[in-house]
Amino acid sequence: MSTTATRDKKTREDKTSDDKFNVRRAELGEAALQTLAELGYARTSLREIAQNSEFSHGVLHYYFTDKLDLILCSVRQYKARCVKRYDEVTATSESYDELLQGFAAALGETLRNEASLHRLWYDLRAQALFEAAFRDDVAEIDKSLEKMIWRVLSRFAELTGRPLNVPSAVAYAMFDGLFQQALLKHLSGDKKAVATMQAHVGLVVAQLVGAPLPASKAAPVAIKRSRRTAAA
Amino acid sequence: MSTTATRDKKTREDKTSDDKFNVRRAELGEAALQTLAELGYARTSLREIAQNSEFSHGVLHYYFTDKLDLILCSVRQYKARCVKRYDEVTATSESYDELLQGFAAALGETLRNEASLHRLWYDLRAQALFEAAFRDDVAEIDKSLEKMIWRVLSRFAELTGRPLNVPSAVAYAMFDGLFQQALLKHLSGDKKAVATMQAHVGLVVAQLVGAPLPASKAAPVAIKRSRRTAAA
DNA sequence: GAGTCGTCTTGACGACTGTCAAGAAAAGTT
DNA sequence: AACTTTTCTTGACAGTCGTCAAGACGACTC
Repeated sequence: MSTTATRDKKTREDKTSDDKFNVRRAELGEAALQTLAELGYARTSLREIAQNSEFSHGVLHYYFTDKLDLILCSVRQYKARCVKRYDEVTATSESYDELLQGFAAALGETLRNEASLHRLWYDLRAQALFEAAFRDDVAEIDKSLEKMIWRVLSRFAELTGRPLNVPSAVAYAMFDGLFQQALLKHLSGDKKAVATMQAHVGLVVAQLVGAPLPASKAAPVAIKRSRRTAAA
Repeated sequence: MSTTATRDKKTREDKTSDDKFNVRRAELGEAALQTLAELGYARTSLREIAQNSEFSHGVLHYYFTDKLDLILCSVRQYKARCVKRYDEVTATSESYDELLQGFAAALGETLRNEASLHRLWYDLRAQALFEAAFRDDVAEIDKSLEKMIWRVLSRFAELTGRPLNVPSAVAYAMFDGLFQQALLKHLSGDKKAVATMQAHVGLVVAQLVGAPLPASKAAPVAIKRSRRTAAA
């Protein structure tokens, strides 16, 4: 039982053939991702997914064995897309304040521009609490997010010269909790949700690696919206 | 449109009548709660709920206008039950270590004994990201959980004499993130999930109110299972 | 004992679900 | 050109869903 549907026979050149096949798989996975982000897991049907693509509903069973197969495929595409953005901020920042600026701004843009994509993440993680089939993929995504947070915090620690005094899992849980809280508020129409989250992130970072300088301990840094990604 | 189904007419004595009616509503709400905790929101149907009660599926439309009405009713019953337990620990503890013991033990028992009830909470909160109808109730539960955490932390601060240096929302997000993380691990079969969470909770408490004494700063306290509630 | 009211069951409805099979259409091969 | 393979559409299937209406049942009142 391969993960591809009825594709055990040929595999002709293993290149163009598999490529074409997998390209379309990814295309349909993308349509599934969009539908899931829009409606949530509970309300997403195969016909709805097909309508968000340029094909009819029957083709889904040509490229996927199952509804589960399709959804897992789209979840893996989510993973590939959701982790990236933060490392360049980590690499280019040369001071505590600059890194905090960049980190908080990136989180803010994510919240603003990709809210419906990330509510899907929390939905799927909740599904994993019930359906064992989701757990491996969810755990994998969780792990890579945890590592990303850890890289950012390590850079903070490097810049302050002070050690990190909590394990990686704890640090991730903190920011995850903050983001989740802000996402709900943001989707509920709270216009201060982003700013509040950014202030909270600043507090937690200070809590974890110590404040940058004794002088500005309790003074939160105001976060400006990134010039590049400021949205309409 | 009252929240009760076809019950605008009589209200005879407003006591025995409404009581009988609401008692049965609560009874069916309880069946819904059990079903939701077992299957999750996406897989819960009215017929399944009725099968977890002693009635047939048709009666649900006598006591509830809607599926939504029923589910919101059961969510409110969840709220009433989920918040209580921690305040007595807060009241009776007379030292930092004792409070940490009690708090962590209570969290551990909750994770062990009510895992499937609390995964429902995270499922519903995820639903609120999509469905506006859930948001008010979810926000209310969130708020009362936040207050509970705050009461516990205030007691910690009182016992150490040091101030709390994060707002209530941040503190709640931290513990919420830790519990959610532990719940997923626990349900995935990780037997160390409870102990790990308890250690993490100790770290975060120390982080938020300072360690109890300079001597035992980095030494985590081992959490014993509570004598009363240790389960079979 | 006839009638009324609150409660509950039964069975149905239209709509929707995941799945699959038959075959049309397109692409590729010889 | 004819033939094969891959790709996609159409339409159906068995099942489930939320909802509702008709009526059964018991309790209570006059």
